[in-house]
Amino acid sequence: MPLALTERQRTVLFTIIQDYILIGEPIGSRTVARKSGLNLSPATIRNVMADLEEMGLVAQPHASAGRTPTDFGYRYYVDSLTSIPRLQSNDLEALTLSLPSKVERIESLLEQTSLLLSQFSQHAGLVFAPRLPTIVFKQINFARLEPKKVLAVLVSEAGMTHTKVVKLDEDLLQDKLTEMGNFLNSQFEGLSLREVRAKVLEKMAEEKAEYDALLQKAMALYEQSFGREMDESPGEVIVEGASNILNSPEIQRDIEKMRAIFQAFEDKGRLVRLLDRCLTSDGLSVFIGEENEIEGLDDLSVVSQSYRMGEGPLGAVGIMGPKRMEYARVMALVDYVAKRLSHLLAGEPV
Amino acid sequence: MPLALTERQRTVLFTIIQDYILIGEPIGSRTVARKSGLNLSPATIRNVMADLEEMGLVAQPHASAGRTPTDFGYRYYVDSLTSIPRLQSNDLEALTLSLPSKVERIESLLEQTSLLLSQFSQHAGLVFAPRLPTIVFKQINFARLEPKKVLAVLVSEAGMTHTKVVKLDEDLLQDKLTEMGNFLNSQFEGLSLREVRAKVLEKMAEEKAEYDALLQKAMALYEQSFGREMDESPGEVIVEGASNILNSPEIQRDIEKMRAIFQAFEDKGRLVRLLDRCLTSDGLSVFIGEENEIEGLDDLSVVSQSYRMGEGPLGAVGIMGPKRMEYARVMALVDYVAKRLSHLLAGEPV
DNA sequence: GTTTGGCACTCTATCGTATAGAGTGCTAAG
DNA sequence: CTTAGCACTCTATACGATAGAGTGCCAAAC
Repeated sequence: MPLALTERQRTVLFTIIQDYILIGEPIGSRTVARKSGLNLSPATIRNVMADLEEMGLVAQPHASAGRTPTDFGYRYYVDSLTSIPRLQSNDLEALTLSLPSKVERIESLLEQTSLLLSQFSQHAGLVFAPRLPTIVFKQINFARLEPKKVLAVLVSEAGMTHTKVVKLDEDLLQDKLTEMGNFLNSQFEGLSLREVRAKVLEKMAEEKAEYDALLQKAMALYEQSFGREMDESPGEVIVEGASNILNSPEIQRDIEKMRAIFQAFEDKGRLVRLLDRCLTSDGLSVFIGEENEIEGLDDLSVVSQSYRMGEGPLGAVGIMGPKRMEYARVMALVDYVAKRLSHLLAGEPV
Repeated sequence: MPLALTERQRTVLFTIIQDYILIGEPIGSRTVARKSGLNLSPATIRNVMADLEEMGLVAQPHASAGRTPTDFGYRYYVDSLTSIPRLQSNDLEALTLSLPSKVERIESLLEQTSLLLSQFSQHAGLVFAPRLPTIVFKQINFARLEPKKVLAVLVSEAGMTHTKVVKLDEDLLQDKLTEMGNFLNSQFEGLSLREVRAKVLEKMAEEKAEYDALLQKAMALYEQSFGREMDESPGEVIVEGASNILNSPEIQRDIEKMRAIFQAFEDKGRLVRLLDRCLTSDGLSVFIGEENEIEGLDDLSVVSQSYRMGEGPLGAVGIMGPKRMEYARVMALVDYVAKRLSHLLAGEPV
């Protein structure tokens, strides 16, 4: 059931949240009375605050302190932002100036994006690079390095390259390798690697006799270079500005938490699990505190949006910071950057 | 002049350093008297300690505390380790088990190495990847992606690949590109990229008439793909286990320092300057505190050793941690891992 | 001359106490 | 329903006292 608050309760809650985000210290009834715009005395506000506390939207760190928002309170607040906020015009202007307007190397584009997110938000910037299975096949080339040793180079539609050195049982000359590459290119162009692999496995399973031996070998070579890897590849995460986390006073207080957070940042596995959560919930997603369900990151919030090229989402960009963050601004920023990145990847001018 | 200490002074200094490394708190005369093995009373030790302090080898945090080593004290200690220490046999055993015995992808080998260094030392592991100019040319290939768009793939002797998408003024067909690649391969194999580039610039400057137009173009294409980049490429640093820094109590105390350190870790530029210092001083190098001359890292020590393939050093591996680290053990570890990495890269069995 | 016991001194860390301040909940009156 | 008033609670801060660690120095002992 969607929690129903009276107008007054909403106003008080939002005043607490906004002020807490600004100040970083528990907000008392006096302050709310002054800033809420409701013309009410602190005593009345106190009654409302007691109600909000009972509903689990705010809490007091100790008996005689003001209120701080709970995860649930933030959640209500974020859900109330009906549409994705727009960027402030000064932010927009500064962003436009810093964003690259064309793609040089896609790897460095993603890095720059992460850095940009971190600089504009003063939190940690996240970019999840495209995962292998979602990449769209453009071209593959094989080059003979040494007898029985081949370099495979895969280029994706987005312009990322993946290389792998493969050892073979037999020695194949460059001519043969080129032929194999051409064949694979003709078969696979425009398919996602997931589709490519399905096709490869299917064809390899078919009667061997039906196929030219060389083409069978081409399939096998592909499988050896990138097919198998697809299952294992963990996906890459680019984190920039992690040290911004240290700016947050509520985290500074607890060294154990700090260590847990930095350890989580170093653990690619955990970050990739986070990506999964970002991708499954399509659109702009916000995970507040424990909602992200990643061990060690339960004091942080994550705002993320997927970027795409053509149909499916490729990866995601995001910001990770203390729960006490300016959600509206951060959400606007992440959304804008994701859209911009999608456009850049599609080669559209911006 | 090499500072001359009496036998007794050395013993007292080393006792202080070793105990401080162990305990992490200032060491008093009583403790030294007990642990030094010198059969002297605390009062005598105090006189020695006063001398050591005057020489700048130890200091007291405040008037009535024990002594802690200064940077200079650590320096004397490290310089006194006449030869590079050997690994303890239990460390050696555990290391041998964790080290990969063959090279799959060189990029992941370097990552694993950094992780290993961090895990065994409980500090941050550093690996500086080979810098472009030192890499040895093995093979280059060009693949036509689209009209006027070419993918260049460079493979180094060590098995690293570098790719770059290049836009051309004219459209070159694959046959031409292959020919150009073959030509470059015949010219450059076995040279370092620095040498390659010198040769390219030289040939390009020569009378154009002398050369086949296609070969001129090949040179130009190389220059466009990797030549120019060589000047700009900052060099890559792989840091693992940075969060271990948080274990150190002397750093936990000062949040400002912590932030400075993590910011330094995120700044590739600063880390690369560190690499330069590691490479210029050949052999195993130790930078204690401010010696590393990197802003923000003046409370940390760095131990590093270069790894090589063939003649020149390619890059370096290292460990970064609080000045209060077990230098002997860390030095042994870094040295061993660097040698092992060199062997692996050379393809020698281990 | 070197070593040592003794002693006064200094500085830190810790504890308990007192106090000011912020904020609450409750009650009774408006 | 709102509000003023008040008693209460909890924190943060300052202060003083105290215990403990360690020093430096001096004079006696070796």
